[in-house]
Amino acid sequence: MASHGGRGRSGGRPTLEEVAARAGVGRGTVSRVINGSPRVSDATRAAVEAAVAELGYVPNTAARALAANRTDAIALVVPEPETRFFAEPYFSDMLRGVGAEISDTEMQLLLTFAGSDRERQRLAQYLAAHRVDGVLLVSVHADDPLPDLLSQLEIPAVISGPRSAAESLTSVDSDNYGGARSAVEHLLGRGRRRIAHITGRLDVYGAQRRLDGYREALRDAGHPADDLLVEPGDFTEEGGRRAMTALLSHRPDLDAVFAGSDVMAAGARQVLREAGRRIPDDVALVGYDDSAIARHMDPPLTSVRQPIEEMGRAMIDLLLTEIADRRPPASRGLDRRRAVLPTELVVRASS
Amino acid sequence: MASHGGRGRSGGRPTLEEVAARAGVGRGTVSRVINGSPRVSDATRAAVEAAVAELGYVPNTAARALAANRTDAIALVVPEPETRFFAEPYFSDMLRGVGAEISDTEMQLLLTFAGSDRERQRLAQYLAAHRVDGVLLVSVHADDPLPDLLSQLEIPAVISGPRSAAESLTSVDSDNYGGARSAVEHLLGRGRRRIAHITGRLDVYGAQRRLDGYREALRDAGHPADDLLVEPGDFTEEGGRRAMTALLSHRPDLDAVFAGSDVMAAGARQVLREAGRRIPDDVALVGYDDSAIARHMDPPLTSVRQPIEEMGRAMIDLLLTEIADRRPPASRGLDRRRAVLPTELVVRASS
DNA sequence: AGGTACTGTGGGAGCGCTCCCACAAGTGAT
DNA sequence: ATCACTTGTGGGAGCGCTCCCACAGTACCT
Repeated sequence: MASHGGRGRSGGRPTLEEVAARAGVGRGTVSRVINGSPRVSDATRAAVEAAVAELGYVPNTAARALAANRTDAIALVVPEPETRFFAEPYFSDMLRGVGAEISDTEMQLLLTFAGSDRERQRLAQYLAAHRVDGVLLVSVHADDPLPDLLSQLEIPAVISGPRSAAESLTSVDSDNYGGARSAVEHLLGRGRRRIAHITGRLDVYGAQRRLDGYREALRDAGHPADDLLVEPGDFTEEGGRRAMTALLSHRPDLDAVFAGSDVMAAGARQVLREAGRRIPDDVALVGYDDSAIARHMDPPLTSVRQPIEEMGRAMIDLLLTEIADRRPPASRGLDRRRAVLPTELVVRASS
Repeated sequence: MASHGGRGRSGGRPTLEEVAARAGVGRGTVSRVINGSPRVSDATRAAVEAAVAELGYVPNTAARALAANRTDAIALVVPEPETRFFAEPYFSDMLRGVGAEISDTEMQLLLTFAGSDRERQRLAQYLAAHRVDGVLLVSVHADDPLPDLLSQLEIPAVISGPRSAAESLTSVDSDNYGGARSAVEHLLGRGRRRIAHITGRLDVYGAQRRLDGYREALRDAGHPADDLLVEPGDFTEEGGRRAMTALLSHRPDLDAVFAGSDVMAAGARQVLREAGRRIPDDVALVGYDDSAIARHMDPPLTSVRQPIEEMGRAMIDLLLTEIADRRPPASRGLDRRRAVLPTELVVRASS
């Protein structure tokens, strides 16, 4: 059949209207079929689906976005420089979980870095243009203005890590406090008494909570607080080395180290080994994250496993819900959801 | 409730029309100012810009995409599983270059994985929907159908790595052949005579070209071909270990190894050390990529530096050009561009 | 019989922009 | 004076979709 309807643009992509003509129905009906509305008879649905297949029809996203005022896209915002994104398994695990969960949907995922001021500028512009239906915010720092911006623009968002009082965003977190406690209790159970802690960056909520768990586990076991046993790190291997060096000079008699991340534990391990301490004989070592590093370390590292992929999945679920029942602003902020997922201590040879 | 559609003029985002009214001009004029057309008088431009600022106007991307039939977005397609993306510095460097170059434009970058069949399925759907103006394809395998799909859909695309005869896509590459030659010539110049090569996956064009460079450098220096000195790797550390083990058993008298990537060189180093070979005294080692691994290895690794960031930049430049002068299909395939960027040998203690 | 409810369907009215044509006003050559 | 350009501008006509109202048809009440 040469030209059906005499349209000159035979090479272009088929439109809804062309599908409708082909199936012998109206535009609205095709739209209903495409969007899975139940209010279509089986016969009609079949006819439309046949026409769609024959024509190779693919909906025009831009037209849909314009008419329906939604984009079917969500952004995964990483408020870190790209370097850290690649260096830390946390992000890749998270991305994997998010990717897996979102691939069941029609939603598109955008990966966005907001490490530099310039990138943040761009992001703000981007959000203001409402180019996404929702935002996933991972690894937020204490003073970050992003959560506020998001609720101001009334963009549905889910944040990873504990939600602070100021933020009215839905959040997903793992039990940092409990994870740290279980690590320390494990070390105590192994007979360790002078347990040091290398913290993460304390402007990251999770790192603070791990410190709390560490402190309270010791306190509950009747150990006095000893700040010489706590040394701040910054989640990097180099930071782990520095902190371990400091700890050894302050408390040469320590018999265990609980590091706030596997990467820092790796740094600590180097320093311990150079100082001639055997692991776990002289010093027991426990990390956090249960990343690939932990499994491949020599000796294999005991570590607190965070269900990061599951967190990613949970974030998507919550976000999609929030986007779906987008309510009028009046009812906002009343029933924010929050999910806290349990951690698990994976015991290996280092402790 | 209200009969006239609850969506009033009041609270929503300002539109072009509102800006026009405010500035006392027509819709078309505002559009011209927004899009930087020169055909606007200075006075009018200033008035419009003031109105834009006062109203906080941000163009609606969906409307623009629909009307102009472009999306202002390009996809960076990584035809690998996410795992490899994170494991290999190549990708992060590339992403950095691409990100840097694109941030000067209004374009948006989408990161897309196409490692699994499912992901490829999604990507094909995605491309068919023309949701991007162009595609950057990095690390393409020999049998990959993606390039064909792209030219079939007439989507502007730039590929990293040499373009094969079948592909009619613009490409950006580094001089793999020359890089390999310079590595081998360097080793020859240091007096090495039995130089082994651990290849990358040979279905990756670049790996094949490096092998060619290795072979021809030896041949030109009057060395007979010796296939026992060539062992296939797969770009992984484990693959490097395996290949090195095989090489040592085939040619225990080798005095140099040129590895097709730093990661494989790291694997080779382990095996050499375990076999009691000193580097560089007994065996000289040269890698490829000049990644962080090379600098931090013990001893620091001589490596061929690829200008990966520059390649990323060049890819964006070429792609934007191609998108800009999108020609009628008739003239396609005639003047495909191609850029080949030079490599540089970074000599360190391992050779 | 008329009433009330639902189900399925068609198509008008936009969504906010770009494209392009019309046209006024100015400039210069004939 | 006319003609032919140029420059700057306004606004109509869509882009391809979703939303929603109208309405025919059927089913089940009173």
